[in-house]
Amino acid sequence: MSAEAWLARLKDNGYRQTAARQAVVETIAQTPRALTPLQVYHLARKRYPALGLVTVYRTLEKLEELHLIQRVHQEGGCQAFLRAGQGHQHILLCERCQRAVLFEGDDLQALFDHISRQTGFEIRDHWLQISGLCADCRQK
Amino acid sequence: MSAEAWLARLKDNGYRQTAARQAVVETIAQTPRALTPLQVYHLARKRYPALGLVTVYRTLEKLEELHLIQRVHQEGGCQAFLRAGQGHQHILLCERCQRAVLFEGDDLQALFDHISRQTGFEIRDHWLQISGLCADCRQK
DNA sequence: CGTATAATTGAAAATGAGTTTCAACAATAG
DNA sequence: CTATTGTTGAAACTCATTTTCAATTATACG
Repeated sequence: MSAEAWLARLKDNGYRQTAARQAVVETIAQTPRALTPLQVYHLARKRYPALGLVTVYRTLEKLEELHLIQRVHQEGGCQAFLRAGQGHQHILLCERCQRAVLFEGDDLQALFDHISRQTGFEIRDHWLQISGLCADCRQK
Repeated sequence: MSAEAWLARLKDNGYRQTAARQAVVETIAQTPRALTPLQVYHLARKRYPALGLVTVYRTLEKLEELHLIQRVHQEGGCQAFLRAGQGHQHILLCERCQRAVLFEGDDLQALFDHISRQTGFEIRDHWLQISGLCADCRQK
């Protein structure tokens, strides 16, 4: 999904289109890595130097609310964000360069059925994140 | 594993056995829910009222280092801890009562092989967490 | 176009979880 | 019993995130 589409989604939900917001949205939409709010701030300021960090936080909040971005969980913390995929996708993250790849993973249903039978749980949600080295980083 | 065994593990690693530490360890070892540092603090103070919050953080750090506890990632944040299981286990969490169940889940190898072939990634680690309603909470 | 309005902005102040510092204390080995 | 060294809690500190606020600006409507 493009930055324009994201801005349109924001507009559809009653949010206004501003230069500050546009800089943040374009930054995240065009970066294939998980970014912390501070990283978004620094990158987006190249597009719109007057941008304030507070606006980054507020825009991230709205984008997460509209499911356009998702939170990435890592050892050090869970404050990195990544553009979200369509439907239910899982995250594959490169430990070195932070590049993220989304993939479908519906092969889990059998496992869930098994767990559900064994534990009596009604499974409602799941979160799978895989990390390793991407093809590029493996060669170095 | 019991609280005594945890204390023994701490001792084996050169850490001393103190009343403060004992209160923290017993609290976590006996609670089947994921607890935040502050929750551990309040619960453990019932056993040892002079306990300071700082000691909770320091003890959690050591327990995590010895792999006796693990971090639980949740919507709101990732600062809850839970006793760790043997080997590689996954977490099943009840959304309502926060009860956690650990289960083996080695059925993922086929999925990983598939992903690895498709993306060129060398998979090194993964993290699966499932949430839903436990048998008790389903009936209410 | 103006103009009214309500959302948005960035700076500064406030918050709050987590960490560091430090002097007093206490577990352990000998 | 004593020396050593790890541990303690309080207070000070750090730093990411949130709140407050007055000024600005996007948008709808005349």
